[in-house]
Amino acid sequence: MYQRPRTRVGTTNQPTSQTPPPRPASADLAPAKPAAEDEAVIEVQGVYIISVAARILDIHPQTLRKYERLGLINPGRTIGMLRLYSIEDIKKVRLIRYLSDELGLNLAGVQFALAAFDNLSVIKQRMGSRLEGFPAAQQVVHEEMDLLFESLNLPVDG
Amino acid sequence: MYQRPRTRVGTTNQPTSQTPPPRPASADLAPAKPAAEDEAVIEVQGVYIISVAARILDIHPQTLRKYERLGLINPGRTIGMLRLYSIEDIKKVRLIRYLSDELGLNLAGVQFALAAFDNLSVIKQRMGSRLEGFPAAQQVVHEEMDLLFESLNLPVDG
DNA sequence: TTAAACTTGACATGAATCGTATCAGACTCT
DNA sequence: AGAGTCTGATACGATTCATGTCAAGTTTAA
Repeated sequence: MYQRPRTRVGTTNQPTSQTPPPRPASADLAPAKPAAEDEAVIEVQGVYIISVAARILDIHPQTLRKYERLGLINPGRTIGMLRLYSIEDIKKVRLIRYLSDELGLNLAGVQFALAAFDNLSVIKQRMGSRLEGFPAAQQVVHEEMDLLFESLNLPVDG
Repeated sequence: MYQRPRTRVGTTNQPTSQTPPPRPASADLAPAKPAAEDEAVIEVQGVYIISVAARILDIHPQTLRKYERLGLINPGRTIGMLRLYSIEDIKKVRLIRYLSDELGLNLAGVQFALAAFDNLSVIKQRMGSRLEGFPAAQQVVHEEMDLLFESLNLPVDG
């Protein structure tokens, strides 16, 4: 059905949805978890089972399972072990797809990049803490680290 | 002759530190530069034509040409356009092979990683400069950035 | 309970990637 | 002169990846 093209090293292309069947906009995005209605209705909104998440992301459910097997994502589970994809999970998959589709990384590269982002965030935070007494230094670090993140050309809201 | 195995995503293995010669510590990812004469005992010895470089690295000459075509390396040239691989070039290829062989990145991933390392080095240096008046802050940044590099699990003297 | 729809892991498939290999014809260097 | 290198094109075998398919188990609605 939808075989994604593998982009070459130098190529750039717009994300044209070459998928023939146009998805109905948002009517079918029913949350999978009926959840306890009596619970405080605290933002449990974004939790989807795999079929719904796959439709939202326009990728095959098997692809999501493969990502999980590789440790790229870690969706929650129902009591019955059904995968539950949160908004954060969806976002992460979108980042994975960006790295894969637009930059052409393979999954090992995606793994490497995700780990690097994580480490970068941690180190940035730790530098901030350790420079508690030096606002000027904090500012410098903040600026430069933001520059670094920008240089990675990540899509909005990785 | 030598078909390298492509490693899977999850594999881990120790980097083989086979760097023979002691080198000036500035082993960043800078492009190969003809050695300045003022340095002590200039090792101009480290300039090889492609066949020699390929033998040193134990890879096919075509692979080196392909890396160059992709912008991963940028060896010098003789007046007659023959490729000349410096020690720095050799090291860079070793890093590329590490990322490719051990971590399983494809060449797009290698490209991404090399660019990230470059940016990281630049930002680290700039933070150091901008914190000139704050030795304590410099120390913090130095430590944390080194930690970050370590977290990338690069082979010694990438 | 029953049946439809779903999820699961395992395996198969087709296109793309990568390192390597080979070729021809022109050029470089010792 | 002759060995080696250059460009470029093409091809190969192994591998990767997204997708597709299957049987068996689970969830859900009537």
